[in-house]
Amino acid sequence: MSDSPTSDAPPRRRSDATKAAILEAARERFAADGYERATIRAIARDAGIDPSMVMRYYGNKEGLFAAASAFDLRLPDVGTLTEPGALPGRQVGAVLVEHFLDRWEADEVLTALLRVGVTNAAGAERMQAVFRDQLGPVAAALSPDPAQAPSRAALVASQILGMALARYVLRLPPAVEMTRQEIVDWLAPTVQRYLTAERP
Amino acid sequence: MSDSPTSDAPPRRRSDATKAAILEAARERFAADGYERATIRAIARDAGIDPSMVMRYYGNKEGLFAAASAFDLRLPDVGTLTEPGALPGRQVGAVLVEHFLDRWEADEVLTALLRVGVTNAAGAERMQAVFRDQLGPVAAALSPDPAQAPSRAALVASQILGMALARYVLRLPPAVEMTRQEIVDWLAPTVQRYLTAERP
DNA sequence: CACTCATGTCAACGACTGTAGGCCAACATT
DNA sequence: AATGTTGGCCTACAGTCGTTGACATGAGTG
Repeated sequence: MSDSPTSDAPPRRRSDATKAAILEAARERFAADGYERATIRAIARDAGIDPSMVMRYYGNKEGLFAAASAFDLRLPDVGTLTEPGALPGRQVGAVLVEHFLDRWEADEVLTALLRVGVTNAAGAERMQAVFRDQLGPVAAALSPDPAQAPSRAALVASQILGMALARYVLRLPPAVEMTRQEIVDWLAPTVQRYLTAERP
Repeated sequence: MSDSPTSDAPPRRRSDATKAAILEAARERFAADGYERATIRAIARDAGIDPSMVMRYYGNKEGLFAAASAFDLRLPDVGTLTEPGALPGRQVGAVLVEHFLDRWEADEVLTALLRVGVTNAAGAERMQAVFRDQLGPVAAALSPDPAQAPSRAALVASQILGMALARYVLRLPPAVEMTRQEIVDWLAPTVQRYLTAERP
């Protein structure tokens, strides 16, 4: 080992900047065009390098997508949501809807994931995994009956994904024109009910 | 004019069967693969004819999609939904959710429309038009404030499209495993509220 | 019968795709 | 300075795509 600043952090390579540029361009293209129309050549052009570099660093197109779509929803900790006295005056539904809007508008990864997941098996699996592993625990902690947790998570996912689809992908004009606050006000009770209501 | 049974109905041509076979194969492929991966060659193979026939009858791939994705939601008449005493013991929300599930499972046109709309501009526009022109009037008739009708229609669309996305496209396991009745029971109050509630 | 036109097949073109491999320059290490 | 390694570009291949046009065949009509 020559230089390890802390523990076993990989050394900074000169190619890190290039790799990052490729990933950023890939996310933009996947988000804008979906899997098939986002060509390696176009991504390389955006990143200002040669297409063969993409192959060198990510193996093939699937590997590139896997690297570009790594994603953490960063949902608030379950404990934070359930401990008594948390969220003063706020409901879980509103917190979650706002958080999802934040995550959706922060970068283009979720849009890419959605656009790709619709026509690509790997993308669909990753979308499944994100909602199962990251939203699932929240539903499990809030659901009155633990056995219902997966269904409740799927219901929340359906409403969140549906709004994202309408607003960020299909761009239905009324969905685009609604203010952030209007969306939160309408969707929060829905999400709240899907997670916590005793019966439909 | 040689033969016009009623008014100006086009004469039955021998190629009608071929055209229909092409459209059916196109709908299947577009629904299963999306726009880019649904190739004219594959569609022609499914229909048992030569790819050039597709070009002859529909001009190009866009024309084929336009013909294959013509769609009528067949929503219940607005009058039927609003007249006093209609829907004995039923809520509008439940009727609409059931109707949407029916339409989604009846054929593959809506799935094709959704899969294509996510990556293809023409598909997105058609999806917009379907919900604007066919769901919009229902929202206008039910909304307390006519000015809110487009927003309310978009909210309903977001929940319906989201469930269709989760259940028929992404196939999130919990969404697939839910029974039809469970979905209706959970979504109906949401749709009902989006259409008729005074305030969020 | 001959003629016409709709229906269908076949072969090909040009463009674009993912991917592979060879070559070159800059750098780090000895 | 010599050497091995890393980062990068260029060219090329094999395959697929949408699309085109020439050609064959059949039915229908005079």
